[in-house]
Amino acid sequence: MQEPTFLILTALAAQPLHGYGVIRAVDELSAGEVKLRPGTLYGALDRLTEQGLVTVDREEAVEGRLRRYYRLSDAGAAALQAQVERLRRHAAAAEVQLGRRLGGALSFGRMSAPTAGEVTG
Amino acid sequence: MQEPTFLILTALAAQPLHGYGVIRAVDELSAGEVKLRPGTLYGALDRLTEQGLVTVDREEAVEGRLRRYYRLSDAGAAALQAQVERLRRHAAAAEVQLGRRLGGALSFGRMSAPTAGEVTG
DNA sequence: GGAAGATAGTACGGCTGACGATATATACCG
DNA sequence: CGGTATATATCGTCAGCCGTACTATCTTCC
Repeated sequence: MQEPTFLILTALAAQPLHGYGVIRAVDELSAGEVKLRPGTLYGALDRLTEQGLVTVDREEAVEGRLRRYYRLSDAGAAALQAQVERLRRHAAAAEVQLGRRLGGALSFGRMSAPTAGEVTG
Repeated sequence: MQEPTFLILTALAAQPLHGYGVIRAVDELSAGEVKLRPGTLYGALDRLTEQGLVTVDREEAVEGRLRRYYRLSDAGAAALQAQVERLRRHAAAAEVQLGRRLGGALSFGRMSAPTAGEVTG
């Protein structure tokens, strides 16, 4: 699962939203880092609906215009929760590896100033 | 940055590895969840080398066969660290949203002024 | 000695998913 | 009347990943 898809599911987790609402929610959730383009959003919503992770909650006619609300399904919530744990594991693993970087360079001298005096073997 | 790319950088963080070594390291780091295929690996290594996140450490001729070792550059380590933080933020945001699911599902349809992140401030 | 399998790297074709651009429609402001 | 914001939808393109096939060497087993 890629970042935009993950953030769309995240946005829908709290409450059903229509397309443009998802764009704004993702913008806020990512602190402005991720701005969804329509092509990304509706492509993802279609895909996620097909996969059963998202369902159409209701359709409102607002000022003569259709407004379609999407909702996270139970399967979608489970998938999102699983992905959260996956992300956590990967982040933890990467940090451990980065911490070993000093130790690996010690054989022929340090590459940068050691911040803490420990090197675990 | 996608999962395979992230895990390749993670594998190289601790020490330089040759291609096949990366495949095994990623397998271990992901607890067997991610098995890199050659197409994914060498494509990513070429790309990451072009981007300066990875450099060729050395080339050994082992038993008449070339073995090329790749190393994570300082820029690569910085990129990986940034990605770790990004992952953590996203995981935390998703969990908060999932926690709002119960409350949000209880029959309210206010969708006027407040945007998604604003419900509890 | 020969087959099978692990190790190690390269090449190529196909597919999914993300993205940018664009079209459409309405409301509001000047 | 035109510009901007809201809102949905479609199209074409591209990056990245995957499967597979191919080459080559070494080890293990028969």
